Amino acid sequence: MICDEVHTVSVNRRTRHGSRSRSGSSRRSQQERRSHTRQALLDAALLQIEAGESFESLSLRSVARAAGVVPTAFYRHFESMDELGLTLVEESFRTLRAMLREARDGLPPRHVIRRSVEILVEQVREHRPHFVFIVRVGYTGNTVLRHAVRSEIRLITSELATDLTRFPVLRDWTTDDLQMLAGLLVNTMISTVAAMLDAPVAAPEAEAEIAGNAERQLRLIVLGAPSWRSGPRADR
Amino acid sequence: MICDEVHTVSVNRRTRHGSRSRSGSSRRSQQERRSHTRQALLDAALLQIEAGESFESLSLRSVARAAGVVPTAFYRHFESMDELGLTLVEESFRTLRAMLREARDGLPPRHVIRRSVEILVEQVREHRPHFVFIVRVGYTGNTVLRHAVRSEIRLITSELATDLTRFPVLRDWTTDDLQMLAGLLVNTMISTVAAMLDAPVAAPEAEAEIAGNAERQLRLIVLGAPSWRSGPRADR
DNA sequence: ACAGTTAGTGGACAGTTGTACACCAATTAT
DNA sequence: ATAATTGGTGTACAACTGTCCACTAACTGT
Repeated sequence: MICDEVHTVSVNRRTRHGSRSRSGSSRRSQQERRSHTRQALLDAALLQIEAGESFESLSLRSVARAAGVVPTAFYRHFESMDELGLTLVEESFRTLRAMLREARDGLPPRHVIRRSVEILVEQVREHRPHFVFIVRVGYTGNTVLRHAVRSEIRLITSELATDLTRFPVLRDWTTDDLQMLAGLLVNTMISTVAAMLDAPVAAPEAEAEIAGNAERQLRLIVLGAPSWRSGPRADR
Repeated sequence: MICDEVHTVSVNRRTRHGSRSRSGSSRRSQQERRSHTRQALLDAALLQIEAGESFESLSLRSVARAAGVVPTAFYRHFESMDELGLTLVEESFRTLRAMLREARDGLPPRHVIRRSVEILVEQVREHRPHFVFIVRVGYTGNTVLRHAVRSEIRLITSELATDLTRFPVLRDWTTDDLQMLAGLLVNTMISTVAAMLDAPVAAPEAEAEIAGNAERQLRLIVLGAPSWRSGPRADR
């Protein structure tokens, strides 16, 4: 392979070799420039993952290349690929949390489930790369990244658990049972996301079916709530 | 690195350079020899994955090395790593199906849920590498392998769905609803497996907690079944 | 205006990878 | 007994990898 710099996410050339003093993209402060290529690196990695790579098959070189930057420049921003990965975890969960906040605030008294699924579908469509990343990395071989994702998810689950107490039926559940329920709901959501990501992009009917399925699953789960007796004293 | 052939899963040397005609491991038919190294390759790959690699970070060379065989010998058994991967998918699901058969036959009239979870835990402990492989590959970047795993799971889900009709409560559910329920159960099981694999090996209390959690989740799900009305006519 | 810092370049190196090729010993078939 | 097949070996090569090093243009604080 001779041609370098294919699939460039963002070129970052400045005035090179010549005299052209202040034309083109050179009108940036140093900070701007820095954060710009940093983001280009992150985006390049995310893009490659969305395109079917898994995190460990990503190479520092290919990421740098796709970001339009020389390999060694990578180190100006991240100490290693792992560090970039962790940053990506943060970034991805930032958008996920934004989604959850939206879902929580747009509390329609009844159709909670239907609306939640709708929001999920919409967000997955909008931030596909981030979701691909989370799902992929959550089961990856890289222990550091996997645990980072898992613990973020555990956190979200806990938040959901405390949030569930708003519902009258769950008013006097033990925190343990609430955690259990929240875990079940979150797992179902994650499976739904995985299914969506596996379906061909922009296939409305497949997407609708997955969403419908998710909705029914969630409905079935909450349907059991009223008749729930906690485990130990389950015999009566 | 000078030393080759570290972490050898299975050495396969025959009489080399010298005259020692028929001693040691050379008393094998050609077929035996073949299937032997073939399995060594499979085991080597599986071992590396369990040790924290993901499938795409596996190299043909390292697998061959760990199997105690020269790289080019790999091609005598598999055309590519993908083919080896597919074989591994088959192998893994063969043990999984064996487990399901066991679970189905050991039908204790009541404690179905408790017993199912017990079997799952036990099998995961016994065939850890296979489960690691399935979970890992089910979300990997490699499209071929991922889809292979997903479709196997879809198959299992369908089988479970038809099997669920044994239960009186589900007698007259639509097949669609049964699929939905089966999917929910399977997803919960998979999440449980993933959680177990993430917990430190042989940590009895963590394992027990995960198992207990799974049991309660499954119980909650089936608890909703009696009051289920299918979606479209849900208003009454 | 100038010195320092910063974000980038380019070349080099040793290690690893997939694969092509020629070869060979032992098993198997004739 | 001899020929063919098979399952393995070893060498070789080009491509790619992470990282080290010296270098430099331009932005920045003084």
